[in-house]
Amino acid sequence: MPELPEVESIRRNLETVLKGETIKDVKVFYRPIVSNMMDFEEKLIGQTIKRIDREGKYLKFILDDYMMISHLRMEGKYFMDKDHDKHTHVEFYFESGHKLSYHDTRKFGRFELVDVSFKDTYLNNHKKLALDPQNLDLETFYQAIQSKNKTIKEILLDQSIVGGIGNIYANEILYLSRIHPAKKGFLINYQEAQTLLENSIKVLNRAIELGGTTIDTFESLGHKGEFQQELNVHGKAGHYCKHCGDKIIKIQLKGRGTYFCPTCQKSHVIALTGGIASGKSTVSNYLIKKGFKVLDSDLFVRNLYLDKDFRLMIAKKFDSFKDNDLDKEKLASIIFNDKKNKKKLEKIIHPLVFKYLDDEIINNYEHLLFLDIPLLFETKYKNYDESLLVYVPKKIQLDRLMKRNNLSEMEANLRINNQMSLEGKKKLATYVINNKGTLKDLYKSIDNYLLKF
DNA sequence: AGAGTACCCTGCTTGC
DNA sequence: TGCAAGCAGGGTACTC
Repeated sequence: MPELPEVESIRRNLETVLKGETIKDVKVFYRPIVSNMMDFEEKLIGQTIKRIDREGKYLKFILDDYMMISHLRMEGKYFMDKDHDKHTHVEFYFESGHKLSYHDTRKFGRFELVDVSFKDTYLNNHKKLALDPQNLDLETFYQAIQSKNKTIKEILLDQSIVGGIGNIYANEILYLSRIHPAKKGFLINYQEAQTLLENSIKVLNRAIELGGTTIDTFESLGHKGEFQQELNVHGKAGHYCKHCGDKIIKIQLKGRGTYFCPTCQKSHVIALTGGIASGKSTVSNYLIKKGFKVLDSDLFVRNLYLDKDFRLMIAKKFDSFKDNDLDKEKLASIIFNDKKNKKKLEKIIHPLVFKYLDDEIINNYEHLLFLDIPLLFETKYKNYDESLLVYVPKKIQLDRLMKRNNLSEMEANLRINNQMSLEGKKKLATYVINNKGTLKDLYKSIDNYLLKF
């Protein structure tokens, strides 16, 4: 799968061999490979190759009157003076007697012919192709990253943001930059954008020096690239990270094989908690809206009770049957009036919740994973990197609860005092968001918090 | 309009 | 062993 360095190697090799050659004849054996142009062959006859340029992953054959654009996609290859075989789709015959063949096993590559006067503008205007990293200025790159609600890996692969980077180099660039591939674009700060751009240039230049990466079938006029020997993560699942010794893992990110070091390119599990009417749900909903994954422990428990076997098991343990099913009201009353029974029920439920969360965390490939656990500190769950408390002063909590649930001050106080105090939780949390202000203030605090990662 | 998805195509791998 | 199904993937074209 040729990316910028491979295409550049091909360009250099082709230019050495083809500069000054005049096309005598052209044969196209697989029509769809020439986009939308029936007189492709006849227009090319008599044209001389002045030079060969490259933009992103596109080769640009600069002729007298036309620019012939060639995109190799996955498996396009050029050969000189090679016999025709079943994967030969285009042949160019030159006045000199030499022949250039275009091979493409999967027929994904494409040719296009445009007037030579569009040579500098066509790809940008018609294919939305952005500049190569070498020519891209940091401010433009940073702004483009910031404006996207996409992962940084997708952004690096987006040819309308930066040209030439494909899957192999995206993996390598992110590894060198110590950035998790699934990190959202809007969380990338200016410093990181700079690191990414610098590493992009560094990696691509080094790969060009080595003639590209020879993986699977890449070669350029018989020359093979050497960069695969310097790959750190791509195709290295199960190998040890050269930096920290952890094992490189492979995941699928938007259908693309993604390799990274889970230690160097860190993800974070953040436990979100609060007290009654402190605003935890608002925070949780905001995070979901921003595209983050939030595991809801309460929802998991509610779903447990949808399972008949589970209900019957509980009904049996607490002798709370009604119509051959669990009597929820009776159970509630048993739990409410007897601390021992409350503990007994928790001893059943909590391990199930913990197991659910643990399993999800093990299989987590998000950059940030949030756990919504109202009783985080009470249950003493520990499998997270950081705890985030949504806090409000007691007076505001009381007011909000009375308003929200239409309660008297006494009722509201009863409910609040039934929980661990927010002051107590504040001492245990690694980060506290104070929700005493407006909704806008709250969102701002969350945005600010997220920039930490 | 922007995001999501099917599609192009063949060879290799996996599973029965 | 043999055959079918599944998968890989950059960019485009389509849908919602």
